[in-house]
Amino acid sequence: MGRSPCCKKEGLNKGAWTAVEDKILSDYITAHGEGRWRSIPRESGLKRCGKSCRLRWLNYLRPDIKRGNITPEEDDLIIRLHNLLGNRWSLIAGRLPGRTDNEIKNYWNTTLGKKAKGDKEEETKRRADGAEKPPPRTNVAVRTKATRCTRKLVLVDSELEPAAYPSGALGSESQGKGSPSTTSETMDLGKLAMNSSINKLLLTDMTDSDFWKFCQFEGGLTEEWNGNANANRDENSYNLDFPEETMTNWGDQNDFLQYLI
DNA sequence: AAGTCAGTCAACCGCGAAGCG
DNA sequence: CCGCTTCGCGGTTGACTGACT
Repeated sequence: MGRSPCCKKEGLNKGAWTAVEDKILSDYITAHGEGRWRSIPRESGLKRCGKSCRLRWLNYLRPDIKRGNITPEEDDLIIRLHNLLGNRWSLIAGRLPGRTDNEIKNYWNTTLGKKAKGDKEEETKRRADGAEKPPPRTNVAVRTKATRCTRKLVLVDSELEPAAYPSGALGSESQGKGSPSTTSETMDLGKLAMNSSINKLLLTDMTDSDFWKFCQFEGGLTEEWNGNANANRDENSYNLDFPEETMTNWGDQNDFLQYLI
Protein backbone atom coordinates (compact mmCIF):
# COMPACT_ATOMS: atom_id res chain seq x y z
CA MET A 1 0.00 0.00 0.00
CA GLY A 2 1.38 3.38 -0.91
CA ARG A 3 1.82 6.27 1.40
CA SER A 4 -1.24 8.42 1.77
CA PRO A 5 -0.66 12.05 0.80
CA CYS A 6 -0.66 14.55 3.63
CA CYS A 7 -3.62 16.27 2.04
CA LYS A 8 -5.49 16.64 -1.22
CA LYS A 9 -3.40 18.84 -3.45
CA GLU A 10 -6.20 20.12 -5.65
CA GLY A 11 -7.15 23.73 -5.16
CA LEU A 12 -4.43 24.45 -2.61
CA ASN A 13 -2.18 27.49 -2.74
CA LYS A 14 1.54 26.93 -2.97
CA GLY A 15 4.56 29.17 -2.67
CA ALA A 16 4.93 32.33 -0.63
CA TRP A 17 2.30 33.13 1.96
CA THR A 18 0.30 36.33 1.68
CA ALA A 19 -0.38 38.73 4.55
CA VAL A 20 -4.02 37.70 4.49
CA GLU A 21 -3.15 34.02 4.84
CA ASP A 22 -0.76 34.85 7.68
CA LYS A 23 -3.49 36.71 9.50
CA ILE A 24 -6.01 33.91 9.08
CA LEU A 25 -3.52 31.37 10.41
CA SER A 26 -2.38 33.57 13.30
CA ASP A 27 -5.92 34.36 14.33
CA TYR A 28 -6.92 30.72 14.18
CA ILE A 29 -3.99 29.48 16.27
CA THR A 30 -4.40 32.33 18.75
CA ALA A 31 -8.00 31.28 19.23
CA HIS A 32 -7.59 27.51 19.16
CA GLY A 33 -3.96 26.85 20.03
CA GLU A 34 -1.29 24.86 18.21
CA GLY A 35 -1.77 21.31 17.02
CA ARG A 36 -4.31 19.43 14.91
CA TRP A 37 -2.59 20.90 11.87
CA ARG A 38 -4.55 18.83 9.44
CA SER A 39 -7.83 20.29 10.57
CA ILE A 40 -6.67 23.91 10.36
CA PRO A 41 -7.23 24.38 6.60
CA ARG A 42 -10.68 22.81 6.85
CA GLU A 43 -11.76 24.84 9.85
CA SER A 44 -10.07 28.15 9.03
CA GLY A 45 -10.80 28.21 5.31
CA LEU A 46 -7.11 28.44 4.39
CA LYS A 47 -6.24 26.90 1.04
CA ARG A 48 -3.03 25.40 2.41
CA CYS A 49 -2.19 21.89 3.54
CA GLY A 50 -1.73 21.24 7.25
CA LYS A 51 1.97 20.74 6.94
CA SER A 52 2.37 24.09 5.25
CA CYS A 53 0.37 25.76 8.05
CA ARG A 54 2.55 24.13 10.68
CA LEU A 55 5.75 25.21 8.96
CA ARG A 56 4.56 28.77 8.45
CA TRP A 57 3.58 29.09 12.10
CA LEU A 58 6.68 27.49 13.58
CA ASN A 59 9.18 29.22 11.33
CA TYR A 60 7.65 32.63 10.89
CA LEU A 61 4.45 33.53 12.72
CA ARG A 62 5.14 32.25 16.23
CA PRO A 63 5.29 35.22 18.62
CA ASP A 64 8.49 34.04 20.31
CA ILE A 65 10.51 33.94 17.09
CA LYS A 66 13.74 35.85 17.50
CA ARG A 67 14.40 38.23 14.62
CA GLY A 68 17.74 39.56 13.51
CA ASN A 69 21.15 38.20 12.77
CA ILE A 70 22.76 35.28 14.55
CA THR A 71 24.98 36.65 17.30
CA PRO A 72 28.63 35.56 17.70
CA GLU A 73 27.60 33.67 20.85
CA GLU A 74 24.89 31.81 18.96
CA ASP A 75 27.31 31.23 16.11
CA ASP A 76 29.79 29.61 18.48
CA LEU A 77 27.11 27.51 20.14
CA ILE A 78 25.79 26.28 16.80
CA ILE A 79 29.26 25.17 15.76
CA ARG A 80 29.81 23.24 18.99
CA LEU A 81 26.36 21.70 18.94
CA HIS A 82 26.78 20.67 15.33
CA ASN A 83 30.10 19.11 16.21
CA LEU A 84 28.27 17.08 18.83
CA LEU A 85 24.97 16.31 17.14
CA GLY A 86 25.55 16.59 13.41
CA ASN A 87 22.57 17.69 11.33
CA ARG A 88 20.06 17.39 14.17
CA TRP A 89 18.74 20.86 13.47
CA SER A 90 15.73 20.66 15.71
CA LEU A 91 17.88 19.60 18.65
CA ILE A 92 20.32 22.40 17.97
CA ALA A 93 17.46 24.87 17.66
CA GLY A 94 16.18 23.64 20.99
CA ARG A 95 19.27 25.09 22.62
CA LEU A 96 18.82 28.48 20.94
CA PRO A 97 15.65 30.16 22.20
CA GLY A 98 13.69 31.92 19.49
CA ARG A 99 15.61 30.32 16.66
CA THR A 100 14.05 27.73 14.37
CA ASP A 101 15.55 24.57 12.97
CA ASN A 102 15.02 25.89 9.44
CA GLU A 103 16.84 29.10 10.24
CA ILE A 104 19.79 27.30 11.78
CA LYS A 105 19.92 24.80 8.94
CA ASN A 106 19.98 27.62 6.38
CA TYR A 107 22.56 29.52 8.39
CA TRP A 108 24.76 26.47 8.56
CA ASN A 109 24.44 25.66 4.88
CA THR A 110 25.12 29.22 3.77
CA THR A 111 27.66 30.37 6.34
CA LEU A 112 29.01 28.02 8.95
CA GLY A 113 29.18 24.93 6.80
CA LYS A 114 31.54 26.62 4.41
CA LYS A 115 33.58 28.02 7.27
CA ALA A 116 33.79 24.63 8.94
CA LYS A 117 34.70 22.96 5.67
CA GLY A 118 37.41 25.54 5.04
CA ASP A 119 38.85 25.06 8.52
CA LYS A 120 38.86 21.30 8.06
CA GLU A 121 40.63 21.50 4.72
CA GLU A 122 43.19 23.85 6.20
CA GLU A 123 43.78 21.48 9.11
CA THR A 124 44.10 18.51 6.74
CA LYS A 125 46.62 20.43 4.69
CA ARG A 126 48.64 21.36 7.78
CA ARG A 127 48.74 17.76 8.88
CA ALA A 128 49.66 16.57 5.41
CA ASP A 129 52.55 18.99 5.52
CA GLY A 130 53.70 17.31 8.71
CA ALA A 131 53.38 20.48 10.73
CA GLU A 132 50.95 19.04 13.21
CA LYS A 133 50.03 15.61 14.51
CA PRO A 134 46.41 14.81 15.30
CA PRO A 135 45.57 15.06 18.99
CA PRO A 136 45.42 11.77 20.89
CA ARG A 137 41.92 10.35 21.11
CA THR A 138 40.30 10.79 24.48
CA ASN A 139 39.63 7.42 25.95
CA VAL A 140 37.32 6.98 28.90
CA ALA A 141 37.19 3.50 30.29
CA VAL A 142 33.79 1.86 30.52
CA ARG A 143 33.67 -1.11 32.78
CA THR A 144 31.01 -3.74 32.88
CA LYS A 145 30.24 -3.18 36.51
CA ALA A 146 27.34 -0.77 36.74
CA THR A 147 24.75 0.44 39.14
CA ARG A 148 21.46 2.10 38.48
CA CYS A 149 22.08 5.68 39.44
CA THR A 150 18.67 7.17 38.84
CA ARG A 151 15.45 5.82 37.52
CA LYS A 152 16.52 6.83 34.06
CA LEU A 153 20.26 6.45 33.83
CA VAL A 154 22.73 3.64 34.26
CA LEU A 155 25.97 4.65 35.85
CA VAL A 156 28.85 2.72 34.41
CA ASP A 157 31.46 3.50 36.94
CA SER A 158 35.10 2.86 36.40
CA GLU A 159 36.51 4.30 39.58
CA LEU A 160 33.83 5.15 42.09
CA GLU A 161 33.08 2.59 44.73
CA PRO A 162 29.37 1.93 45.28
CA ALA A 163 29.71 3.34 48.77
CA ALA A 164 30.60 6.69 47.24
CA TYR A 165 27.09 7.24 45.97
CA PRO A 166 25.13 9.77 47.97
CA SER A 167 22.58 8.39 50.35
CA GLY A 168 19.40 7.59 48.46
CA ALA A 169 21.02 8.06 45.07
CA LEU A 170 20.03 4.65 43.87
CA GLY A 171 16.32 5.22 44.37
CA SER A 172 13.55 2.76 44.82
CA GLU A 173 14.14 1.17 41.44
CA SER A 174 17.76 0.47 42.17
CA GLN A 175 19.00 -2.95 41.33
CA GLY A 176 21.39 -2.75 44.20
CA LYS A 177 24.99 -1.83 44.44
CA GLY A 178 27.24 -3.38 41.87
CA SER A 179 24.47 -4.93 39.82
CA PRO A 180 25.33 -5.74 36.23
CA SER A 181 24.08 -3.28 33.64
CA THR A 182 23.19 -5.77 30.99
CA THR A 183 19.51 -6.27 31.67
CA SER A 184 17.07 -4.48 29.41
CA GLU A 185 15.49 -2.87 32.44
CA THR A 186 18.58 -0.82 33.12
CA MET A 187 19.25 0.17 29.53
CA ASP A 188 16.34 2.52 29.17
CA LEU A 189 18.22 5.77 29.00
CA GLY A 190 21.86 5.01 28.44
CA LYS A 191 25.09 4.61 30.33
CA LEU A 192 27.33 7.11 31.97
CA ALA A 193 31.00 6.69 32.69
CA MET A 194 33.17 9.20 34.46
CA ASN A 195 36.76 9.39 35.53
CA SER A 196 37.89 10.25 39.02
CA SER A 197 37.91 13.99 38.48
CA ILE A 198 34.54 13.87 36.65
CA ASN A 199 35.83 16.01 33.83
CA LYS A 200 35.43 13.31 31.23
CA LEU A 201 32.07 11.70 30.67
CA LEU A 202 31.15 9.01 28.21
CA LEU A 203 27.47 8.45 27.48
CA THR A 204 26.54 5.38 25.50
CA ASP A 205 23.38 3.61 24.29
CA MET A 206 21.71 6.97 24.33
CA THR A 207 19.26 8.51 21.88
CA ASP A 208 19.23 12.22 21.13
CA SER A 209 16.15 12.90 23.19
CA ASP A 210 17.53 10.91 26.09
CA PHE A 211 20.75 12.88 25.85
CA TRP A 212 18.85 16.10 26.32
CA LYS A 213 16.93 14.62 29.20
CA PHE A 214 20.27 13.83 30.76
CA CYS A 215 21.57 17.35 30.11
CA GLN A 216 18.49 18.84 31.69
CA PHE A 217 18.76 16.96 34.97
CA GLU A 218 18.42 19.63 37.65
CA GLY A 219 19.46 22.31 35.19
CA GLY A 220 22.97 22.60 36.54
CA LEU A 221 24.52 20.26 34.05
CA THR A 222 22.85 22.02 31.16
CA GLU A 223 24.41 25.40 31.80
CA GLU A 224 27.84 24.00 32.53
CA TRP A 225 27.72 21.84 29.47
CA ASN A 226 26.44 24.63 27.27
CA GLY A 227 29.19 26.94 28.29
CA ASN A 228 32.22 24.79 28.62
CA ALA A 229 32.17 21.23 27.43
CA ASN A 230 33.89 20.01 24.35
CA ALA A 231 31.77 17.23 23.03
CA ASN A 232 31.99 14.70 20.27
CA ARG A 233 29.28 12.42 19.08
CA ASP A 234 29.84 9.00 17.62
CA GLU A 235 26.82 6.84 16.82
CA ASN A 236 24.85 6.68 20.07
CA SER A 237 27.77 7.76 22.21
CA TYR A 238 28.58 11.22 23.51
CA ASN A 239 32.04 12.08 24.71
CA LEU A 240 31.99 15.12 26.98
CA ASP A 241 35.24 16.68 28.03
CA PHE A 242 34.90 19.42 30.63
CA PRO A 243 37.68 21.80 31.60
CA GLU A 244 38.87 21.59 35.18
CA GLU A 245 37.38 24.92 36.19
CA THR A 246 33.93 23.68 35.30
CA MET A 247 34.34 20.66 37.46
CA THR A 248 35.42 22.68 40.46
CA ASN A 249 31.99 24.34 40.30
CA TRP A 250 30.43 20.94 40.65
CA GLY A 251 32.54 20.00 43.60
CA ASP A 252 33.27 16.36 44.20
CA GLN A 253 31.77 13.25 42.69
CA ASN A 254 28.96 13.13 45.19
CA ASP A 255 27.96 16.69 44.32
CA PHE A 256 27.93 15.77 40.66
CA LEU A 257 25.81 12.72 41.30
CA GLN A 258 23.36 14.93 43.14
CA TYR A 259 22.85 16.75 39.84
CA LEU A 260 21.62 13.55 38.32
CA ILE A 261 19.11 12.60 40.95
C1' DA B 1 19.87 49.11 -18.91
C1' DA B 2 20.09 44.24 -19.43
C1' DG B 3 21.91 39.83 -18.48
C1' DT B 4 24.26 36.57 -15.49
C1' DC B 5 25.64 34.57 -11.36
C1' DA B 6 25.93 33.47 -6.54
C1' DG B 7 23.97 33.78 -2.02
C1' DT B 8 20.03 33.58 0.92
C1' DC B 9 15.97 31.79 2.81
C1' DA B 10 11.01 30.40 2.73
C1' DA B 11 8.62 26.56 1.46
C1' DC B 12 7.99 21.88 -0.24
C1' DC B 13 8.64 16.89 -0.13
C1' DG B 14 9.41 12.29 1.48
C1' DC B 15 10.32 9.50 5.23
C1' DG B 16 10.24 7.68 9.91
C1' DA B 17 8.31 8.04 14.51
C1' DA B 18 4.61 8.47 17.54
C1' DG B 19 -0.07 8.05 18.72
C1' DC B 20 -4.37 5.80 18.67
C1' DG B 21 -8.27 2.71 17.97
C1' DC C 1 0.04 -6.58 17.68
C1' DC C 2 -1.56 -4.29 13.58
C1' DG C 3 -2.88 -0.78 10.48
C1' DC C 4 -3.92 3.81 9.85
C1' DT C 5 -3.37 8.78 10.77
C1' DT C 6 -0.81 12.61 12.14
C1' DC C 7 3.25 14.93 13.32
C1' DG C 8 8.02 16.34 13.07
C1' DC C 9 12.43 16.24 10.92
C1' DG C 10 16.04 16.87 7.49
C1' DG C 11 17.17 17.31 2.62
C1' DT C 12 16.13 19.79 -1.33
C1' DT C 13 14.09 23.16 -4.36
C1' DG C 14 13.14 27.42 -6.29
C1' DA C 15 12.02 32.35 -5.90
C1' DC C 16 14.08 36.44 -4.76
C1' DT C 17 17.86 39.79 -4.33
C1' DG C 18 22.07 42.14 -4.86
C1' DA C 19 26.61 42.31 -6.95
C1' DC C 20 29.01 42.23 -10.95
C1' DT C 21 29.93 42.49 -15.95
